[in-house]
Amino acid sequence: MTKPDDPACTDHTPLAARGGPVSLALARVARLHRTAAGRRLRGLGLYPGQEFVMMHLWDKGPVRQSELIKAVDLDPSTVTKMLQRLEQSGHVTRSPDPRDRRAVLVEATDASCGLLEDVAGVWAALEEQTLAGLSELDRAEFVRLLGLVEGNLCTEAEDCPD
Amino acid sequence: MTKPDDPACTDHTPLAARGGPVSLALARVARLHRTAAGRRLRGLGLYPGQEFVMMHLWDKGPVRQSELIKAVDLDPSTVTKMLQRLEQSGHVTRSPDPRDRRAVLVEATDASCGLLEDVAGVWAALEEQTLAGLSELDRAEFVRLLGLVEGNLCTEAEDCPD
DNA sequence: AAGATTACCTTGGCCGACCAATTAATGGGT
DNA sequence: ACCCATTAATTGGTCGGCCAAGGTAATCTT
Repeated sequence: MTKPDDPACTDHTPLAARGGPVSLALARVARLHRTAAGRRLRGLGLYPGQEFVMMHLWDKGPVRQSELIKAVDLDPSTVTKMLQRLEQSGHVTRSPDPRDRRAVLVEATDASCGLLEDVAGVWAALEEQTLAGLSELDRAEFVRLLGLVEGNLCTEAEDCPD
Repeated sequence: MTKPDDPACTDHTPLAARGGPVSLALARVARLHRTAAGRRLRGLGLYPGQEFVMMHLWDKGPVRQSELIKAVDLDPSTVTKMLQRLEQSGHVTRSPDPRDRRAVLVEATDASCGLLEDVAGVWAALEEQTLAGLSELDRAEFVRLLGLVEGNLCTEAEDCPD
């Protein structure tokens, strides 16, 4: 099917993805990164994705759910369900907002605050693993390029609130 | 809580993530990228993730499920369920392997082959959106850095088959 | 040849993430 | 006052992804 001497044979990129090698690499790295985060987070009783919610709550204190949704930029229904589970597992409390009976105030529990350092540790360790062997300059380049790409992926979606 | 003049105040990075700014940016970009891919793929009747399976099948023809699992590097159960849905939607056929009664042979249907070009188009468009405004040099740097990071995230998981 | 081990796949359960549709409360316009 | 658009959350459904177990079938061992 494939000739051993053809130079293209050493490239395992699928034909349909030849036009987007970077996207392919990005997708692979993304999944690896999330999986690695998940493995580390599991020891703390958190599921991947919950970290971002908790981080925001630790920083900002009690906050409207709508504010949280904007901050993490997720679908409202996603956040609702996540918060239900985080409440169940004791990481979060939810209470109705007296000033707006539609809204819900979310707050990290005192117990969960003990996790802040652990999560910070996990996050730092993940960073170290991710960037191992990269020079300071490479790291700076990487964040710069990620920033550009992020901008590109936000626009055109016709709603990227700043 | 935060002083308006503190230079750190313009940085919205959560405290717990200060030790991993790159990981944070990578996570954001990853989700945006996947969402963008999903939006484009939906027009073709594919869900994000299925593309990779189909790409491999289009390239390699009938293939053992175990081979497919290794190729896309996903959990076997994930692939099983994905294939059940892909079969249901007519993109794939599955048949028992006569040479090994445990195994299953998977093949892209003729109908699905019409999607190859569309997926390639989607993938190229996604690439263009992702990398818009980046110079040839920046793009090369980005793939290089992604490669390094991928290597870092593979190792330590103690199984990264080449 | 019988038993232990390994390989291949499936099932069930859980979670993150999306969309579509709904309920409930607020606020603006006339 | 009233109606109506907007905003806040929720529910139900579907998928991709993981883990833990389980059930066959092939293979290795003794």
